[in-house]
Amino acid sequence: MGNAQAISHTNVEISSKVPMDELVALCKRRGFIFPASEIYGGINGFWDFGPLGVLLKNNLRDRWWRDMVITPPIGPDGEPLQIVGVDTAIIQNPKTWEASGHIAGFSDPMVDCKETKLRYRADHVMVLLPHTSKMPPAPKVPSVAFVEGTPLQDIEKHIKKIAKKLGISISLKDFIGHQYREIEGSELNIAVHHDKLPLTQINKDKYTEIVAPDADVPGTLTEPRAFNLMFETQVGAVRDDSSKAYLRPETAQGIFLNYKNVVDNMRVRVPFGIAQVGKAFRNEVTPRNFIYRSREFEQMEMEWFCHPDEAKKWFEFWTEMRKSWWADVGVSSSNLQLRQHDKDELSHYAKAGVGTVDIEYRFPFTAPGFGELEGIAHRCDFDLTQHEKHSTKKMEYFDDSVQPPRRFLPHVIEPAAGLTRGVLAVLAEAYTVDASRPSQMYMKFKPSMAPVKAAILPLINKDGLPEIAQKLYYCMRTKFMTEYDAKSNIGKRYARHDEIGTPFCITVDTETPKDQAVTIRFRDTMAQERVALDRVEAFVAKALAE
RNA sequence: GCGGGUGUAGCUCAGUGGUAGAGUGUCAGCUUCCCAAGCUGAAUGUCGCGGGUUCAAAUCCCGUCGCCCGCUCCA
Repeated sequence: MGNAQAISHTNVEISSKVPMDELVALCKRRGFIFPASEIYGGINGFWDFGPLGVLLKNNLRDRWWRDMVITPPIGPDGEPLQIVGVDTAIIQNPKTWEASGHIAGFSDPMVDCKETKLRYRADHVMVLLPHTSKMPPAPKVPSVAFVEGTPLQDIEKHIKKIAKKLGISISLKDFIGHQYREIEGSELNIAVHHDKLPLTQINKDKYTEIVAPDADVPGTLTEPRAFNLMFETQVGAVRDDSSKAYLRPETAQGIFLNYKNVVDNMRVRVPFGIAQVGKAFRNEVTPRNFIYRSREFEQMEMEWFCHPDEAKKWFEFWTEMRKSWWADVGVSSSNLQLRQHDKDELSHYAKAGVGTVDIEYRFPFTAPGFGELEGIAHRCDFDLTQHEKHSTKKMEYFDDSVQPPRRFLPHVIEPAAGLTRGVLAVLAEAYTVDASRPSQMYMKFKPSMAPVKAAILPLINKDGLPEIAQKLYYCMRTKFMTEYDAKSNIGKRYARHDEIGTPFCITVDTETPKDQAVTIRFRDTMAQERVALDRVEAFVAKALAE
């Protein structure tokens, strides 16, 4: 992530930083998000959405579904795009994950260093073997490990440190073959250097001769241990290898599995999209940062199938479209950036394509940096090719709309957004400090995203006010998520609705029986406006449409 | 997996060997009120869990578990 290049980055002053622990506390106190199974002490990496959280999440999800499937965007040629939805099983035939590459690629071997307590991904650790001419008969020269990408100067320093510690005379050139002594640039190149080996290719009984990347003495690395990031389960009552199945680590494969069904039955023509919202599961090594990295999370993914020659055009189209969508749901563009993936960072399916770009948000815990919110990847024809190979079912598309007609395997542009992360971004974005209020803060949701749109509040709980307020409530609740609240004094009720981000508090006061009007109190300004009872619904509807 | 922190009322926390506390919130009633007003009353705890020391443990010791932070990882 570090050396990647931001291709669009509006640098603004970081607005008063959202205190993450207070946001988490608010989410619990006001019923947005609870730790999962909390009465049993919780379970790391899982969260439950409370009454307000599910409203917020559904608002975001429904908006995505509407903008993708119900009214997809107008395409570059002025015609509406064609996107259909699916909702596929979380558990699929396990061959799915062999074909997708997840079984092979989703488990990373890790090694620990007993001296420094650091942990490394084994396939990222490179080992410099001593140059053979220096070896016999003595002294004993260890192998030197480093993390791939470490600058040459740092490796040199490390070797000097080891030499001092072990009391031997060695330098970098003792590890480098004759023909490569003159190195261009600052990094060793594995492709041309035979003395550098990945740790994974070195026999485990040789580990005693290796000095770990940050260690002083050899022999401190443990054996690599596999971390499988896919959750396993069994299908059927009998537990054996043949019943093993997996919880999906991404929703995308459910779409690829149904690509043929959709093409054959739904009268769609390339280019078209298939969209899906659903849960996905990854056994993360370290769930962190509230709901940002959890083990069970929700994705909103759309696979856009197009002709290979048009992949670049559509990649750019969807990148722009998706970035502006986040701004539309209230995520400030000054906290968004696009980040192009480096070549060595690309996923296995995207290596050959036009690339991958992340839409990143400045989360409170990443600030001033950014964290991924959505990824737009050119998956090429990787997935369809793989499923064609593993299932032996033809996935080719026959296009007779051009002359001469052609057969091809469509390429895929995938905008894959995190719904759970989106909720967090919307929450963080909404959290607004305001010392002048009793609540000290308020949630500045865009009205269309707010869990509760309007609160109907009789100023006092008698003198005919509740009757008028309830009548209004019964009308409003059929149109919007509305709350009726007659308890405690008006200030406390305003304060609570500031905390849950209700944009409009509608108060029935002692004047109402006389003038048939109420006051609408605006969350963001605390200003009040007198509105006739029969105009309240239209007033709120208009505000929500913006 | 390693290192650090932490665990007492819904929430924030006090309580270092001697009867389990405060503030706040919640609920009920009064007050009738436009920004957490006031008054009265009520409910809420195996002090994370298990063991040990002691006449006596929230408190000391041992173990264990959960959560948080850092590192590794993060399609």
